[in-house]
Amino acid sequence: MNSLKNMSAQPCPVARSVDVIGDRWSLLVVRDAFDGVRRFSDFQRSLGVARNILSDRLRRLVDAGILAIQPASNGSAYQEYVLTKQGEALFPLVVALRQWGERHLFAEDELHSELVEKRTGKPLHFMAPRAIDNHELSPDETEVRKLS
Amino acid sequence: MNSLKNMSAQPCPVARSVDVIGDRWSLLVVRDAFDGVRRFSDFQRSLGVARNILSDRLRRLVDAGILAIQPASNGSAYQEYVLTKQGEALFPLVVALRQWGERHLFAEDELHSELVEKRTGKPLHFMAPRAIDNHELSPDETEVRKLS
DNA sequence: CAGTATCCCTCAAGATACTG
DNA sequence: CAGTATCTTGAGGGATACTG
Repeated sequence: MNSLKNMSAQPCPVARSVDVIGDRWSLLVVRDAFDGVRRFSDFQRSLGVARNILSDRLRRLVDAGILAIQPASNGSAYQEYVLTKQGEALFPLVVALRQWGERHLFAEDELHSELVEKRTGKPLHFMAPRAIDNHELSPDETEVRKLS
Repeated sequence: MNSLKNMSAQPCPVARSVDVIGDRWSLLVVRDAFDGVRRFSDFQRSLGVARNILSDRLRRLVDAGILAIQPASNGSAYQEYVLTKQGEALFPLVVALRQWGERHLFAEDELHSELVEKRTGKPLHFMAPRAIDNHELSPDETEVRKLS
């Protein structure tokens, strides 16, 4: 049923977490949610994922208590997906993924977030991921990259 | 080639990290590596994964610079897989996975690691994952669970 | 717009047999 | 023991058409 093998019987908390959010899309949905994305088509456009897959992932994340469905804030008839408390608790995980990726998978663009941290004076943990990504650094500090 | 879509062209560091270690087994291999597992058959027994899959994952983790192959330390003719610096940098990620899983996926067994932390006086980040898991608490504090 | 329903295809993953 | 080779299967995922 899940994208991953059912490990809910497994006692290791790491395995259980991987079981819930360790697939190709779930964590990216969560990342987008931290960036303020709330609507189906916005997730879809941001991720480029097939609609049926997105539908499935959103439903699972709701079932897992990570996202919740709300009536739309702007008055439209449609619903929105927002992070629950439990979903927000994934923030350190997303930060850890981001930092590792930045440090080890970007040869030339290392230390971007550290530079952001230094310039803004804010610890990274208090910044939204996209706020970090989109923070512009002057070209002589590092290339400003365009993000998905 | 990877279990995940090739996102190495993607600029988001989270997506790239997910691309490298966001599959069903890689992170669990890394978790075991933090626990001191080094040999093929030990990974295999610990994870219950098929041999060909394990072989593939180990190769990918080596290719990604997360694991390195060493001659066996005990004099046997076989090699061992050990974490590189880059692999060790995944520790915060594993900790984040563990903590989230503990807090949100174990209804009755919450706060185990917090109790360990309190009793040992050591911050969790300085303890090996398995050391946390296996730390025994007296039954009146919490059930000691057996881990995979 | 926000999904659902179908179809199809690839690939991850398991099982098993085999090899140095 | 530490893998590799081969086969099969089932799930993940994409494309597209359809619906309220």
